[in-house]
Amino acid sequence: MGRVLPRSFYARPADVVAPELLGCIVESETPEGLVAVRLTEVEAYAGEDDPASHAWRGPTPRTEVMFGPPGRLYVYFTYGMHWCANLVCASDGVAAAVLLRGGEVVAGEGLARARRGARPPVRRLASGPANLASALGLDGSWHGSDVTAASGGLRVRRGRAADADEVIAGPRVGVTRAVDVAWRFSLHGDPTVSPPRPRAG
DNA sequence: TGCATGATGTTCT
DNA sequence: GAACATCATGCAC
Repeated sequence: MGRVLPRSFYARPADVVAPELLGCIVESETPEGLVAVRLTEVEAYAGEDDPASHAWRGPTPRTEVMFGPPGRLYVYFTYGMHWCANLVCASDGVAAAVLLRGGEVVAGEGLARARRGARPPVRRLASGPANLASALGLDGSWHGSDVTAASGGLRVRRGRAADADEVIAGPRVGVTRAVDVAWRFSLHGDPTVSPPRPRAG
């Protein structure tokens, strides 16, 4: 396994950090066991300059973690039933985060499957931001967690670096503002990338 | 294969 | 009161 990504990795703009996270491993360890996901799809969100970001209108109780130091987890609850997880980026005082949109379960498949209500095929276990959070067992109690501590319950490890021509950039999914910004990054043709998925070929 | 829709609660206007 | 960084299902083709 690769080494745990240091805080300095996250202390850069979200659109720089995001593509470098592709191929990295997110690991959650709880009393239930360990689940690891290799990231195949992420999205960058900036702060007050990005109208699609939750942090656009300045800090609120919900978003203040995004304005804090990098390397922590921003978890939010949406559509009345789903949790989504972000990694906080940029320097302390500057809002930025990378939304974890999808990945491939590489360890703890049984536990990940047990956490998902439905019975999806393996490729869909962590495909989509709410599904990924669910597979890792992430919810509001993880909000603000430090992901740079090797002893913490949540870690991100450097994986095999993605080749530049494997990475696809496109518009972000599910947003109605700043749709022209190509800050969604995914691994070309990977079956775990959530729709709309670029077709291979 | 693809679109329309219901579930369900927090946040902000 | 409306919007929301979603998902699974059901039905049409």
